[in-house]
Amino acid sequence: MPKVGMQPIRRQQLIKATMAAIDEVGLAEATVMRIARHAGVSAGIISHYFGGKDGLLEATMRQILSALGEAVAARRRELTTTSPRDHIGAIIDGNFDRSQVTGPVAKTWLAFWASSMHKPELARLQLVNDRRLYANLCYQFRRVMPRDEARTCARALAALIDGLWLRGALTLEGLDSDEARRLARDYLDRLLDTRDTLSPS
Amino acid sequence: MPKVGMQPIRRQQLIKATMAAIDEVGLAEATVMRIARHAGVSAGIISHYFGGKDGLLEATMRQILSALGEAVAARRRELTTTSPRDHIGAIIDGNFDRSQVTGPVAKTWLAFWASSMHKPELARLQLVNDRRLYANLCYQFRRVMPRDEARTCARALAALIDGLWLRGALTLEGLDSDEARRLARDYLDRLLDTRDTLSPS
DNA sequence: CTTTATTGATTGAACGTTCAATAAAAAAAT
DNA sequence: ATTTTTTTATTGAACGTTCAATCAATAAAG
Repeated sequence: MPKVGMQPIRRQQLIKATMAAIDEVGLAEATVMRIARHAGVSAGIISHYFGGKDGLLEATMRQILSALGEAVAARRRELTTTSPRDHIGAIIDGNFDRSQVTGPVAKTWLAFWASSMHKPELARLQLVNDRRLYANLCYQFRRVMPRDEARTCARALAALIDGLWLRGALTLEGLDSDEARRLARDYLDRLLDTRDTLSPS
Repeated sequence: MPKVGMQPIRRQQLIKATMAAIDEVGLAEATVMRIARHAGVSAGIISHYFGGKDGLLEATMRQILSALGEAVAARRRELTTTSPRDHIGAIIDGNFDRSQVTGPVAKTWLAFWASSMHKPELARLQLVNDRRLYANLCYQFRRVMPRDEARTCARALAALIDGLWLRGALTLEGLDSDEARRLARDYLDRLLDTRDTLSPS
């Protein structure tokens, strides 16, 4: 089997196997042997291509987050308007993109999120992603309301999106992405109604 | 030291130490030795009082969830009205009760939530708690809107509450429970405005 | 013949649990 | 009031298991 140019193939194979293993038994019991078995290779190969288990986990999280960012960016590129409502809607849709909310990805995402509380490297990746979402939302809200109110709306909508993800990852049936999108967009509509309830105290 | 009646004291001591350890290094590295050291006792005592590490973790989660339920129940008992808005408001306030959102408790809660994806016993506890919150919200919404719409509102508000918890557990400063309450109550106000956007498709 | 890819047995560290030993308190006996 | 016995609480070393990482050996491709 040994051919040249295996590196990108094996890396992708192992990242996919990592998500499958975490989906199956959770991060705590996703051992290198189990991951390697999922990929049909030996355990030693993980250290060879990722320097160790931590390297593989970090690469997996990085892939999930970058795919998430790309899903959002793609939807926004397709927009023809500059309306804040449409842009925020695209951000919502991107966050509930089909490829992001399937069982393995969602469960791995939640596992990493919990793990990032105590692993600095994962926390860094998570923070970058979080800041991007918040900044995007904030910028769009800012166009139709005062600064402080925009910030509050951005935090609220981001929390709802995360909450829907969280619940989707836990329920056995997985996330109903259509309903999640509907709920988030309805919340957006209500936030854009000028009612000024959320003006800062 | 050996006195009679140590059981309830040690159990409480060890549960508190468990949260402290998880807050400090995360669930993955909260070993029995570290937990025991936090409580100032030896490692063997954990198996003696809880049958093993799993028993201690389960007891810890059970305590967090029952305290959460009691915080909600207490707020509702204090109500003088039967207005749905007030009752749901009390549910929100109870969920962001001071004693629930302090660092150690919130981090432990999130760690268990993630862990419950693959530990049936923890999943059972989490499901009971989740069902209670959902049923309570649903019942109150039901009094002012049609059934399907009430269910949708209950899911949405529950997701926002969870999302605020999730973000609170991650941010270094911990959860700003006042702002969380404000956001959730504002969302409630908007949901109770009859706009019918959320009628089922 | 050299390079690249891969294996799998081995190693050492870390973990949860067990259990014989110990010590203090409570109860019983003197 | 003492002393002895029983009960309860606790320790910490030992044990077996599991894991990630290593590395010499192997095999195919260039």
